[in-house]
Amino acid sequence: MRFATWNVNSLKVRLPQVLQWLADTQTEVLCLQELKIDQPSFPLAELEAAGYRAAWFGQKTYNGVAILVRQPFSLDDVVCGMPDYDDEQRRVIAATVNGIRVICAYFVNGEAVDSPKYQYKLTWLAQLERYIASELQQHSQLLLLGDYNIAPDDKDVCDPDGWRGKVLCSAPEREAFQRLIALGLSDSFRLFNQEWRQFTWWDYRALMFRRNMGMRIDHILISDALKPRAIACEIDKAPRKLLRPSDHVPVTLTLAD
DNA sequence: ATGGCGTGTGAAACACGA
Repeated sequence: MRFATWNVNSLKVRLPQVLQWLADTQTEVLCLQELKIDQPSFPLAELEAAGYRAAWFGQKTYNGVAILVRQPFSLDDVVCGMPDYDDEQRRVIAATVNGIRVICAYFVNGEAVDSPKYQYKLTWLAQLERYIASELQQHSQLLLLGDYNIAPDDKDVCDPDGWRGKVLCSAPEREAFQRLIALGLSDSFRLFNQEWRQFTWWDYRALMFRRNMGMRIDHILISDALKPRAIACEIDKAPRKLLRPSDHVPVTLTLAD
């Protein structure tokens, strides 16, 4: 069973690519971020026609997240946002799929370490840590998938010295990532691949994709109880080569049945 | 040093991303 995450940077623009990718890969669970559409505009009919069910938490212009599941799988106990954290920005959605708690998150970008948005990012990360700790108490089998906007290690950055201390790489962000790990989670990609420069995002500008100047900021964390079932975790760079691509590509985790 | 591209809003120029 495969679980994937993809920041699509506008579901309206990227829907044909999402449908094609699902048809090609037959992925069972796909978490999407940056829908950039309000709740009523979600393309449910098109996704249902492709054989998928969906739960989504939309927001006009910014943010917005969704979980798609291939039938006959279904979404149970859907929760939008983080309980006990009142946030206007719609960045989190959770559901139980085939006994696994799936949490889809679009982490705050933060803009720059001296920006008020960075302070919001640190607050949001603390709230997420509290939320995930609570979810783990109820669901030992858990996945946290999404656009983390954190490059956890120098290995995950095209120019580690140039980025040192900057947003996405700063010590407080990396410490927040490690606090999630300390809850009893593993970076599933690093269970299988120790290489440098394995990126999931490349800036649209300056031919960054062609030069492989990117960052690994999209992740799938897997709980200790689920880890023995992990078979593979792979980055699919193919959609970045299409016309009008998202700047992020999908990451897929395969679990044994 | 700055912005370089792409998307949304709304109908030009700006906000935002990372």
